[in-house]
Formats: sequence, C-alpha cells, structure tokens
Amino acid sequence: MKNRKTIYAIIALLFACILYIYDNYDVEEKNISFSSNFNYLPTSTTGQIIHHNYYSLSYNEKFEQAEWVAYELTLEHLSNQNFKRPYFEKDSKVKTQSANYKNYKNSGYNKGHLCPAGDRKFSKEAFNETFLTSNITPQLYEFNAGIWNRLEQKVRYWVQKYDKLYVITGGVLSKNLKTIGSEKVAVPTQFYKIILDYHQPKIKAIAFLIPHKASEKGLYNFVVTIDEIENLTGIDFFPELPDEIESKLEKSSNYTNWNFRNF
DNA sequence: CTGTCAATC
DNA sequence: GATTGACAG
Repeated sequence: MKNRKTIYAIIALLFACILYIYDNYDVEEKNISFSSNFNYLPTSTTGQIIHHNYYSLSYNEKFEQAEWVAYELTLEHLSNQNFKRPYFEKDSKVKTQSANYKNYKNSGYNKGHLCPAGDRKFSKEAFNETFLTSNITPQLYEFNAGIWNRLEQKVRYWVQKYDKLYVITGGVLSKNLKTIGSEKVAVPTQFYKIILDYHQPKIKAIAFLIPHKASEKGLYNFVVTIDEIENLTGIDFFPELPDEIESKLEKSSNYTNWNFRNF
C-alpha cells in the first residue's frame, strides 16, 4: 500500500512537471511570436529619442541628424495617394534644435529622407511628418535616386509579401566626416538599413550597409550582419528580443529567406 | 519613386 | 515665403 501511494505521488508530480514545462513553453512562444506591443526601438547613444506619430528617431546633435529612424511598415500603409511635398521644417521636439534645411542649399547634397515619404502615404499628416529636418541626411543625388531608392522600393515590395516589417535606417556617424552648411551637418560615407520580420514561427532580419556613392550593383551585394552595423555605430538593435534569438539573428548575413526577385 | 529648380504672386 | 509646374535618374 505504501509503495502504491508513493508511485501515485511520483506520477502526479511528473504530470505536474510536464504541465508546468508545457505551460511555460507555450507562454514563451506566445511572447516571442505574438506579442503585439513588441518594442522594436534600438538603444540611443545620445539619450535623445523622439517619438512622432508615425515614426521614432534618436537625434545626434553633433552630426545634426538622427543616428537612427525607426518605424513599422504594414501592408495597409502602402497607398497610391499623392500629396504635394511640403517644405522641410525643424523638428520642434528636438530640444537641441534640428538643422535648418538651408544647410543643404548649394551643398551638392540632397535632402535624403531616412523614413521615406513613400512609406507614409496613408495620410497627409503622416506624409508631412516625414518632412522634418530630423528625418533627413545629406545624400548625393545619384545615390538617393539610385541604389538607395531601389532599396526603399524593395522594402515596400517585401511588405507586400511579409505583411508587416520593422525598418531601422541611418547614416553611419563616425569621426571626421565632411560637413555642410553653417550648422555643419555631417555627410555619412555609408548608410544602413535593417529590416525585421517579426512573424511566427520564423523571425527573420536582413541588414544592408551601402557606401555613399552611386552603384548599379544588386542589393544583395550589400547585405551584412546586424553585428557589423552595431560595431560601426555603437547602437544596440532589437535589445528586447530574447537574447538567444537576438544573437542568432544579428550574426547572420544569410538572406535566402528574403526574396530578391531580379535583384 | 527619389529629388531640384525657376517662375510667379 | 508659398505655390505651381518642368525636369532628371
């Protein structure tokens, strides 16, 4: 009788353990794959993170531009509406004052959007919000209208396939960059873009690092690891992902899960 | 799409 | 400075 009770107790205990493990496994899966309020924002090296209605950024006063701009892009955001381009304004939320657009005048560089206007065409308000000087960086025309534009279009193409993406973009702000204008807006020599597809069961990411010059090369030639961009910028991307997933994601430069079509 | 510039009020 | 339209990759 004693033995039987012991065996029952052990069985009950095992059952409880299995339930416990199963339950936790389930919870973890849910947190990783289905949480709707996943915080995708990178860390800030400057402590000046600004949230607009339709994108966020971390402003770096020394370089007079954002070190990153981050936003969510969904299928519903894509639109064929056309809005008139407004003038660029200073970002009133930047305490240290974002650069005046006149710095770009006759500089030889264009005002390149970090959060593209084309990704915020679902409303006039969202579209206009991208025309803040905290959201631009000096770019060569041939670069901006060329390979960089191709990358932005590729992101819009991927959204149609993958439904919802997190996009993080910036110039690499390193020492001794050339500057333009009286406020000395720095001209990055490379730009990066990181895209996260936060879908179950396979979270995937891809990162691009593109030299600031015209190029006719295929975009896949510029795929790098997120770790490489972190090393260059000192920014920690996706710090809120579970460490195991983050580390695996960020050391990979495998892009076979991303459809490049003809590129 | 990505942008600039000139003309006009 | 605001608006409109032409232009270029």
